[in-house]
Amino acid sequence: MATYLVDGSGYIFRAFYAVAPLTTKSGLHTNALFGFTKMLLKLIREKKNEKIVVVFDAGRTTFRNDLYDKYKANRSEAPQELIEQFPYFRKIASALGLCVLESPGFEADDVIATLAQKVESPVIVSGDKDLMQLVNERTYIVDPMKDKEIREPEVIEKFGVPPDKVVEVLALTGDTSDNIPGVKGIGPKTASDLVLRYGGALEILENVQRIENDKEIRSRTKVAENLRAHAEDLKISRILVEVKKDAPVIINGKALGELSKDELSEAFSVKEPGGDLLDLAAELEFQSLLGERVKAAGAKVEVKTVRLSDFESFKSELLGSKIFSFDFETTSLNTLEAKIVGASFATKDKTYYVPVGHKNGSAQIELDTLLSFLSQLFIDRTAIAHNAKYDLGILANHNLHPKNKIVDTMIGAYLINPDERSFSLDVCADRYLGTTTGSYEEVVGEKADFSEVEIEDAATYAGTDARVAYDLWTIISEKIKELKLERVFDEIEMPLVPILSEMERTGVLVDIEFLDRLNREFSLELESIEKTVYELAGGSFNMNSPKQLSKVLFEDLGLPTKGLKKTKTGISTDSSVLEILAEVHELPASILRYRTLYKLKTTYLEALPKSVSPITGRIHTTFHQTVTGTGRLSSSDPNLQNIPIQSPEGRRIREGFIAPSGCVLLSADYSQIELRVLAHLSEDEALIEAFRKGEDIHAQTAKEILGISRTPSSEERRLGKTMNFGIIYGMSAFRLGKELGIPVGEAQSYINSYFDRFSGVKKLFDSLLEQAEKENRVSTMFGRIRVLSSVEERDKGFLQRVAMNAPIQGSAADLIKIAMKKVRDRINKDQLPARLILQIHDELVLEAKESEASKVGEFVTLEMENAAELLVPLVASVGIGKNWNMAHG
DNA sequence: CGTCGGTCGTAC
DNA sequence: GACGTACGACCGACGT
Repeated sequence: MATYLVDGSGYIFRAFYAVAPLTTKSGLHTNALFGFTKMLLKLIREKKNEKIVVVFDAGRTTFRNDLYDKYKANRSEAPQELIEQFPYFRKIASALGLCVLESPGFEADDVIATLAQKVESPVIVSGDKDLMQLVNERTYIVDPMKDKEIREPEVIEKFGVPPDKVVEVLALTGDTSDNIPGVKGIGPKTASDLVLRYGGALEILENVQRIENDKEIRSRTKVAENLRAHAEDLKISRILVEVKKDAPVIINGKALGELSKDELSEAFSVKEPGGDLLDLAAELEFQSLLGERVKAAGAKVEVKTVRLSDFESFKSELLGSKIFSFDFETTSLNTLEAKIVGASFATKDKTYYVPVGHKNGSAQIELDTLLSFLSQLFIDRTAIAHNAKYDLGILANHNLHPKNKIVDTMIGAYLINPDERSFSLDVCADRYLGTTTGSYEEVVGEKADFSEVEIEDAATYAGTDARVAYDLWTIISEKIKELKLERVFDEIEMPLVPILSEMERTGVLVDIEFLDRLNREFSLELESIEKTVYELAGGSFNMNSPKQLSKVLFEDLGLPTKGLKKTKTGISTDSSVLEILAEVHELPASILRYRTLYKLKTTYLEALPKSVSPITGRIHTTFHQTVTGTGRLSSSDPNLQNIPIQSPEGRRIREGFIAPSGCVLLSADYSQIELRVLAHLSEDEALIEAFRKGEDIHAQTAKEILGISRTPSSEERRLGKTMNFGIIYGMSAFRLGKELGIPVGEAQSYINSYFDRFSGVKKLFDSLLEQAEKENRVSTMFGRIRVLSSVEERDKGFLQRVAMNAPIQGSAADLIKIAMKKVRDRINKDQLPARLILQIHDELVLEAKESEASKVGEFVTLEMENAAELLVPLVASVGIGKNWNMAHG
């Protein structure tokens, strides 16, 4: 039975700097408390049957200050944001049911050292290197934040000496953060060499003469001189760095020495959390973090492994439940290749695992038996899944296409706060339940895939996942209601899941030979540019390295650097800079051309053929529904949402995306969807009128801000277009000026006149900023939210731009998602020979039978335009062609 | 040899 | 610094 001695004071500071600022509604900072609490919860979860003590420093001054008045004298006062959190750390630790100790006049380290002498198997929980002096055969250190164990070998690696000599090294090197002087000029390397050859600090001082002549010691004369000069410093340092192993510790009113073994064991055991925990949780607004600690007690999931003899009772339990969760274990993350190994299910109070494809296991259920049961089960019930798109793909492999209600906890968690970094099941379990799932790595380990896992191990692992998904739904469904996310969850996101599953499954056809030809063509030109560039530069260098390029441009060629854009590491070499330099030298112009072709070659021409599935001969991207802060989809492996279109060379890549014979590609895109959303949200009269009349919106904007009634020139229209983009993204006058090549003052006056002429837009932005301030969130037309405190801590301006942009971009994302559902429903209802294959934010790409293409095009346009009723018309236009380039416009 | 931040470029 | 949302290629520093 191990006793965990937690260095509470150490974690206070680490948590403060590791966790982003966080406050309660009343303004109390809680970030360090949050990190500290999470750390303790994790420890309790993993070690609740062991002993745990949390140790704190007691006050600012200790016996060390009496010995040496400069001890820690250079420490600056803790920031106010942290000081106000101090009173809560002890409270939290005891409310969680842990023993809390401190000793006046001594540091936490001393108390830990003292306890380590008393308890049976001490484990020190700390990130502090000073405590490494305590490591021995029975004592080691763990760092729960890094999940690292420190025993003798790790100490030797760190200090170059065994644990019992660590104090000597610390004394020699000193510690600037604690203001321990050490010996000037002696660093860790010299210190460990000296200690290994001469022993402790005192022996070293006695042997200065020998050290001076010791050829094995580097800079030996200097070292000896320093040792003589700082002998007193070394002696005092030696005392300061050594932890006290006899600090007075009082536990439950008794001195440590007076407690019996049983009393000690009882004092350090983890207690059930008290009622004060809930009060603290409420005060600190840690409900979701702490409230579950009570429930989580003794949470090992009981999983029933279903065998033939149990199958009927399992069936009736599931069929008798209106709501259940499910999860498939398979042989591959690649949906198309995956084979079912087992399926887990959870109802309100039962958890099952049905093994079907384990390599070494007898008495499994036949796959067909499971499948026919599933076709019975997926009717008229609510099925909970975490990442349902994957499980739907698995079902589709067996021609099962559930029509019942499916709720996805991953998507629920995303809607609650789309800016969270992860929505994986284990992270959600931790976030909402304060529990963990099993680790896939631990279960599968070195095995080739899940089919080689033993059935009993699989049952626990898979069952826990289903259990967690079920329990998550109880919390997440509540939060969805609280935050009024029902509409976006039920009507937008959940209906999209099977659609995306199908789009991924369908994939898109590419003409590999065409892409290869293009690749060879580009490669030839790239080689010739390379030659030219090397000649111009007077030698070869890596053109793909901004660093090397910068040297060539500004050092070797000596091109002017005045007024050029800078990066953190020097002068930028991006295209805006190269374009300026191209005026005075040929080389930058060649680099621009090289960059364009190289990008196309490596990112598309070479990557896309590698993504073709050997099974289907098509490319199956993955669409992510829980990645963006605004509600847009994203696409990866490969990303098919950034296939080039602007440059002529780029458009040739789109020619490689084709339809099979008898089919065509059909591309339908929204016209100005974000500006139309802006018109709708702002109710701006001028904007609404422009769209109702079907005006050229960029030209119209130009006319308004320039105060002209004639048709604007193309230059003037460009101003309008830049302005419109800027409005959506919250552009500054600086950037607008740069973009248009005009002074900042002039740019600002355009912005002023924009808000003057489109005063509704101004009002909208003002009210969004006010909402951001007051409610800490903004929302879209359909109620999707973005929580602004979660937006990565940057300047206030950034936050404001997010507040203005998210509702616009997010509403547009909502609209096209609604359109996708309408299109899919229509295809289904009318049995049309067409399939959705891609979505690129304002564009849908379908593959359709050639003979029906124009009919399909008409209804796709119609469904997109009728996605929702706005104050302005939604307009979509469609193109049809044998490849994506021809289809697009 | 892998990881990760920096830079750059593609899309909407 | 200076325009929102993504993904990904390459470089180069760093740690193993």
